[in-house]
Amino acid sequence: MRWRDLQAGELRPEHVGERLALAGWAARRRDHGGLVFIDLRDESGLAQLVINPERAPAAAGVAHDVRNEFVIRAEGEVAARAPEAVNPNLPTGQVELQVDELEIVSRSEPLPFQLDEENVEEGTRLRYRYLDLRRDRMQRNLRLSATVVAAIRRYMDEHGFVDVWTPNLTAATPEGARDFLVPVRLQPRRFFALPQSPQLFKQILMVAGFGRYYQIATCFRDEDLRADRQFEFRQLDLELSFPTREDVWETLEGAVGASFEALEREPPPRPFQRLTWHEAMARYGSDKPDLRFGLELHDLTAETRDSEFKVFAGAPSVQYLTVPQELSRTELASLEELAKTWGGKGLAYLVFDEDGEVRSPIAKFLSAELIDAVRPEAPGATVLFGADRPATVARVLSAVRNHLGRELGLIDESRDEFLWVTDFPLFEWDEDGERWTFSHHPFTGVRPGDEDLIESDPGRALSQAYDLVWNGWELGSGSIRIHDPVLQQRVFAAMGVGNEQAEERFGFLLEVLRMGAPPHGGFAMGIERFVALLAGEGNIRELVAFPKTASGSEPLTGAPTPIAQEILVELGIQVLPETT
RNA sequence: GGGGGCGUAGUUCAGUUGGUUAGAACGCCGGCCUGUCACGCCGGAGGUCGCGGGUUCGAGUCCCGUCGCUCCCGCCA
Repeated sequence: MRWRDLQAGELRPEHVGERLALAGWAARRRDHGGLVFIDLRDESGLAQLVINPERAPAAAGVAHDVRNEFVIRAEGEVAARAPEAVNPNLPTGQVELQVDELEIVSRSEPLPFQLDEENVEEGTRLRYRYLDLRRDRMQRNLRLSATVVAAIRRYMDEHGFVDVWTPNLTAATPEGARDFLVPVRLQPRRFFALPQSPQLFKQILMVAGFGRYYQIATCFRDEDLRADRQFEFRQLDLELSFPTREDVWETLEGAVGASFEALEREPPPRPFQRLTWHEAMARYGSDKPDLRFGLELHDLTAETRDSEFKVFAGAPSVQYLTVPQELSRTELASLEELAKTWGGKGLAYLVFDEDGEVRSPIAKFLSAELIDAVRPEAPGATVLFGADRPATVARVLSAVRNHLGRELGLIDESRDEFLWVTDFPLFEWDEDGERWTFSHHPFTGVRPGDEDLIESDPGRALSQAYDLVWNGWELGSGSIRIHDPVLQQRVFAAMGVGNEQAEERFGFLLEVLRMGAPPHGGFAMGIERFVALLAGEGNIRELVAFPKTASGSEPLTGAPTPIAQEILVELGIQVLPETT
């Protein structure tokens, strides 16, 4: 016996007169006492079964027992519906199956939530994820995800990239994110780490002569979860030998374009826009600006240096942005709260009303020249100021900008803005450790000409790192790497890692670089973030079949769980008691 | 580690300044119904108001604590 001859969603007028079997879930039963209608759902869609007691008395008996989400199998004859019975909302709505035999294959308890209820709490959805996954939204999302990954693979394969598997059990790295650790019985008291990325392996593959590598690599980071962050996630990880930055960018733009085409969407125009990190920070206060709206920042540091307003005069950086409407006192207060959560001390403002009059608690401290300098072209506007250290001003005003972009409806949702942010600083100052640390990772190439700054002025040295940003979401980052072991050691040294320490931690990498390392560079793009944006979802959990909750557990299986004592003993592990 | 939001029936929600027996819709159970497609009609069951403590004559409502979910900051080379 065949379970089914056709998928339910494929039923069409051309099948009229055929005898065939369908199998799937009973999405809904409409029992008229005599006639019973059942919407049968499978992965392809819905088809209507009609069970007529005069035609099939036994089947009618079964039909009365069918409940929602029972798995059923029906055999019968495909019939055209009468014109008045056609359902135009259903692809299969012109036909139906006149059932002769009906079988309950598998029963279902009443579901803990209704599959057609839109706003089910996420905790409930995750606890019963297998039911949640039956719903249109998740079916769509996971299928979209598969389509995109297939398109990316096809694109990479066609462009000569070799898919190489790299280990998931690897060495712990003290830098960067916290590692997930894995004990191993054959090496008691020692731990593998799950990779945060295949970074070192792909660089080694370049030295090994695989000039074009890629992998859809799973990466693991033991850091707090967010709407766009899970413990484990996938990256399109790629690396090229002898590349220019443009070669890397072209590859990514091609893979992104292929993804759009696979979804039958207009691909974004190429090449993508480019902004240097300095430009992005100056104009948007962010290294991942959403370019779908303006509200650009302007620098006022020079003009306020001698201001009587101490907050401005004493600040290393003063910037402002102009909102094209008068904001209310309430709105300004909530913006000030927002500024504080991002580390600002406050948010100074000038409201220019329709008559060009200025309303502001700080206006009396500002010179007429200064007010005129920021006076908007059109009246009825608000000027918001940040005055602090440059990084703080940028962070605060960027958050304010993004907030206002959303709240005031300035974002043109029909646009897609892809952007390369380039020329990141090589180092950033680590306040806690009071030392220079890498801003991307320690293998990032130095911008040609900036090598001597590594020692003389590390903060000014630029790198060959670049990020890909889509509508304000960071999709991923990459760089041209260091292939010269001497330069690599100089970079380590600038971060306070001496030669001996470098040998200890990254000795194998330095050794690899000493044995004929080609220039190389690459990229890693977050798959879940990319497909979430493609699916119009604001949370990557909607694109992950079995995600972890924000507190780091998995409600369906209950993981993570405690481990039995004898297993721990075998691994040489002792678990500390809970501290209270 | 810190800040915000949420937690009432299986689900989604309502519940007034603290007041009598905590409601609705959907779902579920029973009955009726031969052209429905969110079928319809009639009836019914279903609640530790997350948990603990406090204030009060009286707490779903106010206060404190705690747990869970969530958003954000920190963190995420």
